Amino acid sequence: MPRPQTFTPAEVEPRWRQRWADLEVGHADPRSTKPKFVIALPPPNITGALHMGHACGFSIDDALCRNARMRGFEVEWCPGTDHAAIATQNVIERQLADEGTTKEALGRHRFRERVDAWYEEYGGRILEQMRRLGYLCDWPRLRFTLDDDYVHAIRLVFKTLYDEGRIYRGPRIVNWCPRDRSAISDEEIDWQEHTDRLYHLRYPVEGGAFVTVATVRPETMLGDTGVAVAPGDPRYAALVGRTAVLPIVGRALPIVEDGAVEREFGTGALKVTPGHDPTDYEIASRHALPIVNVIAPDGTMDVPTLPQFHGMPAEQARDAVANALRSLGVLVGDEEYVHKVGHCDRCGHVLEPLVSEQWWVSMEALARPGIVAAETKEITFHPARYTDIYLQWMRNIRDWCISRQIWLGHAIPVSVCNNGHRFAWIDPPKHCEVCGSAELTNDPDVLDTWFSSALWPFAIFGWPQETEALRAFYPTSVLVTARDIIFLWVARMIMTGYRFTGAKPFSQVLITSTIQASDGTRMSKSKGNVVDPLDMVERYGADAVRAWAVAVGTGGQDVRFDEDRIASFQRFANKLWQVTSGVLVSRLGAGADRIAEMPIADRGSLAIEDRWMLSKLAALVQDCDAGFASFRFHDTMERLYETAWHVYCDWYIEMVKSRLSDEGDDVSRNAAAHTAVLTLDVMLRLLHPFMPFVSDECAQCLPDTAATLQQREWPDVDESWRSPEAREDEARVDELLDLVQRIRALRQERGVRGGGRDRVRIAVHGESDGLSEADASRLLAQLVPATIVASHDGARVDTVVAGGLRAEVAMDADAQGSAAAARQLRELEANIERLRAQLSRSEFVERAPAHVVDTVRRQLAEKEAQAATLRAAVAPQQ
RNA sequence: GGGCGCAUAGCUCAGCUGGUACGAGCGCUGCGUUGACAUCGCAGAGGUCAUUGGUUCGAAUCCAAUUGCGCCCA
Repeated sequence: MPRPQTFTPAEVEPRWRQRWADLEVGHADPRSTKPKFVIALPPPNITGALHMGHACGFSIDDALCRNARMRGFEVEWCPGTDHAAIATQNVIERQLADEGTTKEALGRHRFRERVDAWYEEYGGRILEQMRRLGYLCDWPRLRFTLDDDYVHAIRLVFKTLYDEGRIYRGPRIVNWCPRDRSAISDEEIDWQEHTDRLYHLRYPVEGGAFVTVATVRPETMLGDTGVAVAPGDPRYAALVGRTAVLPIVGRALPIVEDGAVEREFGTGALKVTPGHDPTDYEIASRHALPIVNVIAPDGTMDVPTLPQFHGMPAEQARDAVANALRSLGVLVGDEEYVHKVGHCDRCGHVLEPLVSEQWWVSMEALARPGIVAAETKEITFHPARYTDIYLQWMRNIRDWCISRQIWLGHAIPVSVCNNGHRFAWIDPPKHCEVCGSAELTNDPDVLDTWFSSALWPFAIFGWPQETEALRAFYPTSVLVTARDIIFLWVARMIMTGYRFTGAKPFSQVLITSTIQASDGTRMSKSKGNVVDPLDMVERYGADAVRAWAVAVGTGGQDVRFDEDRIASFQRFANKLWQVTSGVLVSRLGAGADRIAEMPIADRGSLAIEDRWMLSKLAALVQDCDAGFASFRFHDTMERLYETAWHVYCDWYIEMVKSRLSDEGDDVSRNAAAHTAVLTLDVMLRLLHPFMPFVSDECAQCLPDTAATLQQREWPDVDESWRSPEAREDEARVDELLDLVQRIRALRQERGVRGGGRDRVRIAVHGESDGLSEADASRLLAQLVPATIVASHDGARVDTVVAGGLRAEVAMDADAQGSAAAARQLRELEANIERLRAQLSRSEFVERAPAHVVDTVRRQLAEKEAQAATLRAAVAPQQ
């Protein structure tokens, strides 16, 4: 059967997805006695699509899980989806608008049916996409935030906090989205820069004089209830305590001093509009100023006494009021002003701060254990600096507005009876729990989606039931997520985790990089610069996308999307496939069977290049372990790439090719085959968490494999690979390879074309122990198309040196000259010069640590010896 | 206004606890097609590590300031 020319992900991937599913690799048994490794998947929006951020986080999740499985953990990676209330409601409302109707016309019941139909149709698409990328979640345990038992958990949490008095209801200024007709929390504001005009308004003061205030929102002046100035501001000292008169309306405005006013800003005097500005609201509460609402929840002006403005959209009213003020002579100036305006995170509409009745969670006490946990490193963040960012927010925590005036979501489990008794419940009540009245009204609001997400790590395992899964899998091990939800989600999981389970929800929080568009801007649908991970999978294969995501996703730094980088990992996958199927299967003949029959070579029968390879392999295993321990996968991926491609393929396989098919020397052949196969086997296991498809596919070509690498053990380093002797061997071969590169460069420089061995003749001389001349000659012959000779009889030669090796090279070449030796000599002399200069400075020799000075001395001696060799070689020919 | 992060090869990024002035991928230049691989091989060019000062025997790496970008909080 002809071997495919290249690695073809489209053919390979479905097979492996199927096998992993058949073997139930992702399924975890809570009764297992193995140590547990658990990740709660950050639940994506059920109707959403996979984006690069998901690909990044989930690829890291899966790598951690696959690694843990190989290390012998029982691994639970519990998947699920979120109902994403506002986002989903927006979509359905848009559909209804297209159909010429509204949710109000439809009614709550039929609206919910529409939503369910929508979930039915699009729900789970993202899960399908996740399967495409090869993520091995425990799919049978899939959870959804609207599941019945999940709802039960939410109500229990709510009722508990309500009965403790930690959840309360009250009028407060909130961020109101006029489009969604709902409050949103502080964390859901998207600040965007706007260029507006800052108007100066001159209010008359009773008893003469004026005070000029600055505002970008003249329409809100209709709701002014005071004027504030900075304490001690000499410009206004005379006015404090007096009363200004609000133009158009005629309301009396007390002039007060308040520390929140910035002297330098605008005119230094602030009009206080507590109904429509959070800062003003606080000023008003400090000075007992009344609150006047002039904007309705739909964003229109609500001023019945002023029919000329009443009902007008606030934005339009801005100009109308400004014009009216101008004609009254109140508007005395304006200037351009750049500032940040809050937009709704979900729908993008400009937010309108206004005062309304909302439900709040009092956070301070809940936050305390979460603060201690971070301070004592009970919970750690990676990168570590996020600890401070988290702590700063937690220490200044503000009460959380959890009510939303939308239709979709978890209803606030509170009822009021006709006698005014209000109570929270878990199962919908028929009677008032205080007076027994049957006339009950349910609270019309729903909960912030994050309120339900906050319970995710324990609610997914059946909390409050003492389930087997909860006992086995909670607390979870690691949370991998994006930076932008540290406050929205991570902090709240920590708080509810401690409050309701008494335990932290996870031990480590890994914050992934943010993937930007290639020009450094945010990826967004509106800009049309969103990259679909599945497009990338189709173009380059899932392994390439995953390897890229992991390599780029853990530095903590934002990264610009770079498609070429993904492409490089596709080529890497192909390279792995080529070396596996090509060399080991075709060159070793019958392949697996034959390798399996080979006796394991003992160390004594290994050639120096075999020991060199194993020494490099040992270092690789250690580096991979370090990568998993520190969650720094950039280096890990790079080391795997470098070792597999440039060490194993480019050097090792080239060195042992002829030994692999040497029928005349079983010992040598077996040693090479054994080392080649062992090394590849170890590397594939190390690669598997990152590139599962190609590694599993390649591993099938090797002996001693399992149905999937997921059932193999994580590689251990054999001590003999990395002994001091092995390191010495490694260094000697490295020197030889250095020599090889110099000879190749020389050959290139002399314009030797073609592969004819007779045109280049090399005599190699070892001048140090460790690498015999025989080994050096043998390896050189493998790596350079040349004839190895014992010596040159008087022929013109070039000399190159590396470490303790010297090669004399004679060539039948077009070009003449001996630039190479001279150039190497120049390089050496420059080095020697620098090293001598360093050693000649007494401060260095006296103050630098001895080992550093020794190193420099040793280097100098070595360079000088090499230079002497080269000088001797060059001199007679000049 | 407060806080954080980033400025290293043409491009995208590494460089952890300071030690021969640094690497990778892509791109670029030259050579290479008779059995692993042209999604390839070999060789090579290319950086005064944003600027200025400081600490140090020694700084891309530590400190301070400056400039330019990005993000978070208010």
